[in-house]
Amino acid sequence: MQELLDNRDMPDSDRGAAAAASGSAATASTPSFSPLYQQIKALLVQGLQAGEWLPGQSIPSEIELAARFRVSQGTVRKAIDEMATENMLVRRQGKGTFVATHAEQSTQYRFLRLMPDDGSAAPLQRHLLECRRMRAPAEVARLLGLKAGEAAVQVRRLLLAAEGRALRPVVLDDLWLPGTPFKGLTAERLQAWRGPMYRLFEAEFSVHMIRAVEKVRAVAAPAEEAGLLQVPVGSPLLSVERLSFTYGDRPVELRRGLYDTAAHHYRNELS
Amino acid sequence: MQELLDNRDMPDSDRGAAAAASGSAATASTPSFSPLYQQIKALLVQGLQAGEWLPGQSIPSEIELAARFRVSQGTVRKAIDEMATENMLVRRQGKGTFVATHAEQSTQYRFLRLMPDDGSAAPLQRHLLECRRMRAPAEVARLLGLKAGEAAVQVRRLLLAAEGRALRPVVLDDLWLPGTPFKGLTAERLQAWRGPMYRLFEAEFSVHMIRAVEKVRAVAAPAEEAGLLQVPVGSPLLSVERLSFTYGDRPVELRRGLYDTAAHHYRNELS
DNA sequence: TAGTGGTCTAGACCACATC
DNA sequence: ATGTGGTCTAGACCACTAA
Repeated sequence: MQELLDNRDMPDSDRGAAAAASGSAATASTPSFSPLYQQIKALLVQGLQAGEWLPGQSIPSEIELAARFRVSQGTVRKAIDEMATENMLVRRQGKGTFVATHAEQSTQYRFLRLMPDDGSAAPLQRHLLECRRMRAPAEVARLLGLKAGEAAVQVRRLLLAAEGRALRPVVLDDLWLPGTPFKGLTAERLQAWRGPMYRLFEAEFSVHMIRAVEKVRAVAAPAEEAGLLQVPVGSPLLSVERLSFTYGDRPVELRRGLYDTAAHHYRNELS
Repeated sequence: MQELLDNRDMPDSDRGAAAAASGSAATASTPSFSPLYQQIKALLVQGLQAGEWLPGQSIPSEIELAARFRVSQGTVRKAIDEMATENMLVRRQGKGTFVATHAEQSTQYRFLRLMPDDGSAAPLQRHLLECRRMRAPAEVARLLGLKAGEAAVQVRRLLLAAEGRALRPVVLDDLWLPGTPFKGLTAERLQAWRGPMYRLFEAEFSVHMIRAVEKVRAVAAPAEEAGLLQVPVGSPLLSVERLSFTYGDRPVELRRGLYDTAAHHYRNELS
């Protein structure tokens, strides 16, 4: 365990030996104030990052964590609360607090905002087109924080919706993943996997996506992509460029999707 | 002030006379448990809805609210916390808690997700094309919860970005507003207004948007719209259909935007 | 019955803004 | 100096789950 900074004048203190490190008597120049619960949160994030608790598993109870960190339960609570609202942890009353995973039905489509125009919830079929290791193109390397020419894995796949008894392609996804963490990712592995792709990344490669940023535009379908999506060349398609991040805000996936929005739409909640 | 439900066995109770209304001894069949802080929150929302505190103004201090509702400060705190994360209130340490408004620079573009591809933050110019009262079309009436044929206000406008020393149209917005709350909305009023449109709605019509849902698609530019946006007919455009809500989750605006995403993109954060 | 998270309280003290 | 929100504590009790 690590020392916690104590920002107080320590009337009762025996909380570690970090007394003079920060707070009103701090020697540092500028911010130098971090609430205890933020420090606890940082430690918990470190634990997640280090794999101390794996997705789906429960973390120690609030009381146990409070004892471990020598703080009150309420302080641990506030740290966990924030992590829960950020979807890193999931609280379950009576059972415990669990590391979030992409396995659950509820979070199945947390990152896929495409919805059928009618409310139908039919899941999309996957069809893998390609999976190969390559040197990351300059732009990809830049966005993923790789050195020029470093290894990357490229994946291309289709998502298809049931239409009557036929299947219509709706999404064409191109993914780039950093080669190092995704060493053993092969077409076979992807092909065999049943379940969300991000769940595979968690289970097999210890990469947990917790956040992403998307840039959405309207584009005209290029010839090759139009063919794959079975739409006329030049049709309007939604281009969705996604950069996904793991715990340390490290980018670990670049994805470019082309969505056919004839019978689907990209749904977004503003607040 | 209103009575609060007490879900406890009331060891100390003199908190109103609502003792038997709910809780473990409830006669109601199903949910029948609502934490105190949720009740407080509901009361505060009612206050906002009733205009007891106007956007930009401060609400009473936590201590004062705690006294008024006869609960502890911590309980009020939790209610306010939730409303703050939902962007209904804004907390300012040392100053107070304020009703959120669309006036502030920070929330200027809370609902407009369109960003220039380069980071430039040049604000968009507005150009009003139309503002007229009419009978709401069936589809509009349905979405806004109006009776068939009820009055509505339609607004059409362009947003233009500076490009060199020229202006390029980037957004074509079509809005429908319910006629009743927006009684006095005219082209002149809109024309004269400096500032965000939602700020006008707050200030002049007491309509505060707090939430919205958007459906985004790629479409081919129709002739008329292509002309207004100065793009070739059939160009891919982003179609953004937005339904905005006020306090009681009442829909009060339907907006259909066409975005030219040649030099801009729709930005979205996933978590 | 025991253990977990969820609610609520009361009180102390800190950080920030204002007078 | 005062008042506001922000942090932290300690303890009681409630709601839910599982053995």
